[in-house]
Amino acid sequence: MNMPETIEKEFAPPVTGSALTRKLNALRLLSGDAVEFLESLQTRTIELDVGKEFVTDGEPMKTSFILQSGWAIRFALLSSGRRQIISYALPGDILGLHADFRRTASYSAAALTPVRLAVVEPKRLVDLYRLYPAVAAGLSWCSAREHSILGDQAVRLGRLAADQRIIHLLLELWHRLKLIGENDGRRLDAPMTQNDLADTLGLSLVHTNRQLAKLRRAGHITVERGQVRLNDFDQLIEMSEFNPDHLQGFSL
Amino acid sequence: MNMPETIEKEFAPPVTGSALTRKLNALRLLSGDAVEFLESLQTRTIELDVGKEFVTDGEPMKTSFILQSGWAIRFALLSSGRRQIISYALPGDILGLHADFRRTASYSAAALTPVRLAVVEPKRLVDLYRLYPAVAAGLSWCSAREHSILGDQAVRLGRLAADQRIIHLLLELWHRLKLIGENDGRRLDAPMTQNDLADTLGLSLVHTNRQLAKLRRAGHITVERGQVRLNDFDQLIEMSEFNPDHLQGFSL
DNA sequence: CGGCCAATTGATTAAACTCAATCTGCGTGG
DNA sequence: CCACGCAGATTGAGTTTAATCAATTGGCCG
Repeated sequence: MNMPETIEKEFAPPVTGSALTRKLNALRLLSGDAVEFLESLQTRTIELDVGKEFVTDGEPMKTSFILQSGWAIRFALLSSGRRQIISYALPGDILGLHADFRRTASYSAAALTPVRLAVVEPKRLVDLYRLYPAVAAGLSWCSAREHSILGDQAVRLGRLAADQRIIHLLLELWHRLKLIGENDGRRLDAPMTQNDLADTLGLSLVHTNRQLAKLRRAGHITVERGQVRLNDFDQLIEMSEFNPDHLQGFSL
Repeated sequence: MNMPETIEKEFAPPVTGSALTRKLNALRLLSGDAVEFLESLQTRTIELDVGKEFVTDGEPMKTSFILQSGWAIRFALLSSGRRQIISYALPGDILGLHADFRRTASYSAAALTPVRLAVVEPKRLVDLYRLYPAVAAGLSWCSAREHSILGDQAVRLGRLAADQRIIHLLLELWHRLKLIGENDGRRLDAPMTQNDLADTLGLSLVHTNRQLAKLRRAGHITVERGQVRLNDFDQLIEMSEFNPDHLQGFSL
């Protein structure tokens, strides 16, 4: 039932540079030059308070963003007033990688916690593709990974029960945070409210609350001050049908 | 209640070349050279019968595929035996655009109808990015579009009622088929079974059947020999909260 | 004529939603 | 220091949507 506490040491990534650099470094393919260019891309930054919307569905998207710290959400608002959170953006994630090829945004994005964003000219990302093939490979990998995260979100919403959805999402976040060195053993930050969680998992607030309570009572998770502790990894992975491979797997 | 029958003529794309060429041509950014290279990529083709799986979750993905004709599905199988169809691939769609950067596939793919697939070395796609910036832009646009399709799928599954999900999906498919010149006025091919539809929309087969019957009785859609006719576009768009902009919007 | 796959229908159960309070922790102004 | 207000969490009760179980029907092909 207990996992060794050393699990987080196996792949511990380096702790220098921006979150994006840390993430790509974890793939072990960045040259010194590339790191330098990657950092130089991120000189213009802005800070946003909780709740601030920085991408709006239907509006032109003039720049791309690299999330340096804090969490953001990508979401859609329906005319009925309902909201669907499509995915979470964590430090090191890029929003609008292909911004310059779209006329308007197809989703909205907002700060879930206070965030620091690097504001990037989409043109410079194209340069990056041309100048640093290794980094281009890294960005392609990010793209493929995001694709796979969205696929998993569809599975959660379409074919998992409420309690499975919660666990499955927590496991995804744990693995993603681990890659950037922001998890803490079997504990992870969970800055979203239960309302956010409900809007992510396609559930009502009340039902989310009850299923969370059930998971806590069953000892599967422990919730404490904005953090969640995953108490029995293997069992949680099995019961939620989570597949860690979807978030890993980089080759050359 | 009736729409003008001329709706499909407004953006009618050219009808020459492979489906992918037709799709990118609709964006009006391909040079003659680029078209030639794009076609030369697609010389090695294979044909698959209905049901044949050509990508398997967890297996290495050695090549990319360009769908030339027929429909395919990307899906996940759960250990409980349930299936979630993540998205449909239509002619001109690329599967595994970033295949060479992932260790293994994060989904399975299979032929929904008989299909013809071009088998492409991922390396050649990278060449394409380097040699033909205009095509690279086209592929980036495809990538962004697919991202937006997956976002819409999350909205469908998470926050729409069963009847809305059905309509929303049909509208998506109609718009996507239109871009490659494979729709027919307000009618579209719908080669999937009700079981496939259920697995796409996160519903049970029985419930899908009943909601379809309801939509037919209400006169919203007409189903005839593998085709669906959308009887009142504007009303369908409104009732399903569908946003056509998510599938359009290309800017240089 | 079977056999099979897909579609349909009936009956019952279960998961999840809605409505409506209430509770709790926390920060702020008096 | 305390009352107040507020956001987030929790609980109760009743309702609805959708799932499950179980046949049955319709069309097509060998």
